[in-house]
Amino acid sequence: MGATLDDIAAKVGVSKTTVYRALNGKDRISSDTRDAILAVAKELDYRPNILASGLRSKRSMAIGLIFNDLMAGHFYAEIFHGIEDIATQNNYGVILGCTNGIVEKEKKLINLFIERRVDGIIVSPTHGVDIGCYLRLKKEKIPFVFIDRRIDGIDTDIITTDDFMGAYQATSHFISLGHKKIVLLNGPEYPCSTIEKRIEGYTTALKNNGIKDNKIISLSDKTLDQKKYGYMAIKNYLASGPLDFTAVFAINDSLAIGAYKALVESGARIPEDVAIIGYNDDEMDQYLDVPLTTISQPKYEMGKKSMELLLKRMNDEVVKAGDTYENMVMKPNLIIRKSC
Amino acid sequence: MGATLDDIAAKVGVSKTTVYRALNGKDRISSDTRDAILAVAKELDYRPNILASGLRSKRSMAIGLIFNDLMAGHFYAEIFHGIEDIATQNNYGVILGCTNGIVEKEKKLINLFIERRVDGIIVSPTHGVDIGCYLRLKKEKIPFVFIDRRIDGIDTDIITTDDFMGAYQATSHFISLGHKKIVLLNGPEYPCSTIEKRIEGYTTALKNNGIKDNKIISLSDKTLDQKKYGYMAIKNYLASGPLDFTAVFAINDSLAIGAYKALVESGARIPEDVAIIGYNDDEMDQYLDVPLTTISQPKYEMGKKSMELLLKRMNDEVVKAGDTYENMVMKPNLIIRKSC
DNA sequence: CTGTTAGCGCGTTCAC
DNA sequence: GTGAACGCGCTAACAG
Repeated sequence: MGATLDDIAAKVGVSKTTVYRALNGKDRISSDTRDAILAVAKELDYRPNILASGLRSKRSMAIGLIFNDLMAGHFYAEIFHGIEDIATQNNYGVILGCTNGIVEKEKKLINLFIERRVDGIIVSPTHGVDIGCYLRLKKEKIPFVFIDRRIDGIDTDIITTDDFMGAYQATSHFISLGHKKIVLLNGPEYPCSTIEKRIEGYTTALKNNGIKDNKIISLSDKTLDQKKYGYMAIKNYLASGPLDFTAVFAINDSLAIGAYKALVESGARIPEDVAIIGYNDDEMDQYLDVPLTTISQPKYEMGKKSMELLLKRMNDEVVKAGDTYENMVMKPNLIIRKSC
Repeated sequence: MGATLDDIAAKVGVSKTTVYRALNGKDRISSDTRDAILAVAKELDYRPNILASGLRSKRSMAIGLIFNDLMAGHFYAEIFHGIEDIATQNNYGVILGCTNGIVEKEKKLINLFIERRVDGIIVSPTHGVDIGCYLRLKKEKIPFVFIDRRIDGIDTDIITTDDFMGAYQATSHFISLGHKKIVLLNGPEYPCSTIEKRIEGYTTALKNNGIKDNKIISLSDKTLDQKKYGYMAIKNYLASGPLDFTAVFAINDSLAIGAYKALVESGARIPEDVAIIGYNDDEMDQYLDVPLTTISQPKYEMGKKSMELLLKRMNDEVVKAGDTYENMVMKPNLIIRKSC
C-alpha cells in the first residue's frame, strides 16, 4: 500500500494536517516546511487515496457511463472519447458498462454506480427500463444526463440530436430525386426514442409531399447484429415478393450496409435501381464501393458536451425547484455520397 | 446521501454491528432481528458504500482498463465486452481510459488508477512508455495484465495472440496461390510488439519459401486514422512508381480497407491484379464488395480470460518469488474470403 | 503558521 | 446473540 499523510508527517516531524495543507496548496504554511514535506512526499511516492478523500468529502471523482453496446459502428465509441477526454482532464474516472439493451443489466449497473457513490451518470437509456432506477438517482441527488436516447417520465438534462429533422432531410432528399417508393429499414433495437423520431420524420416528409406509400421493413428476430439484421430483413422481404421500392432509408449505417449487400446479391444496382441513405456517418461509409449517403451528428461533441454539463451539475449547479434542465438538441447533417 | 448502517441500527433499535451481520449473511444472529433489519434496510433503500468498505477492507472493487482507442474496427470494443461482462458479474467496476498512443496519457491514467486504489489493471501498453509506471504498480502490489500488446522489461501476466503465426499463415497463403511480390502494409502505430511479430512472421514466411523480395509500405504521417493511412500509403506508393506487387498483407483490416480503395481507384482489380489479406476479422469485412480475407483472433475470449486471470490475482493468488506469470498465447485463424 | 480533534461509513476484534 | 470501540486515510472546524 502507498504512503499516507501520517507516514509523511512522522518522517518530517509535523502533524498530518500540515502535510495535508502543504500537499493541497493551502496557504498559512511556511515555505520551509512545505518544501520539506514535498520532498518527503516525493521520496515516498505519495499518492492521495481517493477512496478515503471521497468518503470524507462526499465526492468519489468518478462518473458512471451506460451505453447499449460498442459494436454497431463507432457511434458510441466516438461519444465515449468525447466524454473520457474531458473526464480525464478533470481527474474523473469513467466507469463504463454496456447493457446490450437488457433492462435488468441497466438496473444492475445503476445500482453498482450508487454503491460506488459516483458523482454523476451519463446514460443512453433502454426503452422499458424500470424508471424507479432513475427516480432513485433523483432521490439520492446524483445528477444524470441522458445522451442520444431518452425515456418518458424522467425530467433531467438531455443531449440528443434532432432525429426527426435528420430523417426528414433524408426522406426529402429521396423525394427531390424523384423517388416515390421509399421504405424505411428498422433495426432490432426498436422501440427506442431515437428511432421513433426518425420514423416520424420519415412519415411526415412523405405526407408533406403527398406521398401515400410508406412501409417499414423489419424482422422479428432481435438477436442479430445490425448488419446481419439489415441483410436478413431485405433478403426476407425480397423472398416473399417483388422489388417494389426504389429507395431505402436505413435508420443506421450498419443496417444500410447489410441492406446494400442483400440488394446487390438480388441483382439490383445501387443507386440506379435502389438508392440508399443510412444514419450516423460511420467512418466506414466512405470506403464502401458505393460510398454511403448518410446523416451525420457531432458525436465527439455530444460526448464532450454531456461531460461538461455533468461537471456543472456535480459542482453544485443543481437544478432547483422552478429551474429547468438543459435539453440540448444538436443538428444533424445530410452527407451526400454515391448511394443516392 | 443514502442510508447507512447507523441509520438502520437506530431505526431497528440494535447496534451497527448487528445490522452489519444481518446484511452480510453472518451467523450468530436470531432470525427475528435479521428479518427486522432486512425489512428496514429495504424500506430505507440501503446500499452499502463501497468507498467506505474499500477503505476498510483495502478492496475498491474496481479495475482500471487502458486501450489505445476504440475507433479502429471493433477489436478493442469486443475485448471490452469480454472484460466488462465478467467484471460486472463479479461486481467490479471497469474504469476505462484511452491513450491514443500518447505515452504521457498512459502514465496519467496509471497514476489516476493508483490514486483510485483499483484492485487491478488490464492494459494494452504503448511502446516507449515509461516503464517506471509499471514498476510502481509492482511495488504497490497492484496486479496487472498486458493484453494484446506487451512491453519489454516488465514481467507480468500476458495475454496475446500468436501474431507471428497469423502473419506467417497469411503470407504462406499468398505464396501457395503463386504470389511472389508480396508487400506488407504497416500502420501509424508502429513500433509496437504486436506489429513487430507480424512483420517477423511475414519476412520469415518469405524467407522459408525462398522469396527474397520483401517490402514494407508505410507513411511518415502518424496522425491519420487507420483507413486513411492505408489509403494514402498505397496512393503515395503508386504515385511514385509502378504497381510492382501482386499481394498486400495489411497488418489490420482498417488499413486493408483503405488500401483496397486506393487500389481500386488506381484501376486494379481485386483479387485478380492484387490480392489482399487483412488482420482482426472485423465484422465489417464480410460486407465489402470483395469480402476481405483476414486473420481472426478470439477477441471476446481474450477479454474474458484477462479479467478471469486478473480476478485470480486480485484474490490473492499472487505470484510469489519463484512462481511464474501466465503467458497465454491464443491461436489466430486464417479466414479465407474473396480478396485473396 | 501549526496542531488537536473529530468524524465520513464500514469491518473487525473483543468482551459480555 | 449482541454491542462497544477502534481504525482505514483524508478533510475540516477550531484552537492557539
